[in-house]
Amino acid sequence: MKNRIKVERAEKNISQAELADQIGVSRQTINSIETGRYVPSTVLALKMARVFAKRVEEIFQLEETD
Amino acid sequence: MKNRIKVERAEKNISQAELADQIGVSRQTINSIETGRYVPSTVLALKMARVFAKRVEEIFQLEETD
DNA sequence: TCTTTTTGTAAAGTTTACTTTACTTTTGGT
DNA sequence: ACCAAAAGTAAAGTAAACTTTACAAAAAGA
Repeated sequence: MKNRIKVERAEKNISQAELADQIGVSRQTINSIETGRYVPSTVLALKMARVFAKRVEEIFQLEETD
Repeated sequence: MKNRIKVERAEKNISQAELADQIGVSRQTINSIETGRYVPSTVLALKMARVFAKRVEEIFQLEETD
C-alpha cells in the first residue's frame, strides 16, 4: 500500500510529531506508516483523513501486491 | 468504529463467505469486523470499499470512543 | 418439517501493529 | 560551522489482527 502522508504533511506544514499528537499515536508509528513499514488500522486511516480533510483513498492507495 | 458492511452486503446480496473470498480473508475475519470485534487494517478497508464501489468513509465511521 | 446455507462464536496459534526508550542522521536556521 | 528540530531506525515488549478448526444457532428454501 502506498501513502501520501509526507506530501499531506508538507502541505499542512506539520511534523511527524505534530501529526502523531493530533491523532493520538507515537511519532514512531507515524514514521513507520509513512515509510511503509507497516499498514495502519482503519481507525488511524480515518483519523488521518480527518486531519488532512481528504478521503482515505486520497491518502492511501492499494498496490498490486496488496 | 461503526461499519455498514452488513447493509452493503445486503444491497449486493452476497454472503460473508463470498465477501471474504473476494477480499482474500477468512470468513471469520469478515464476521469479526462486521460485528465490531476488531478493527480491520487499511488494506482491508480499501478492498471492501473497492468491492462495494463506495468510499471508505461510507463504510467505516469513527465514533467518540475511537 | 426437513435440509442447506448462513451467521455467530470460541480457542489456540502466528503475524503484525503499536509503544517506549534510545541513539544516529539529516535538515534548516543563524 | 554550530545548534536545534525533524526524521530514520532499532530493539524489546504488549496488544491486537488474522488464521484454522470446529461447533452451535439462526435463517431460508423446498
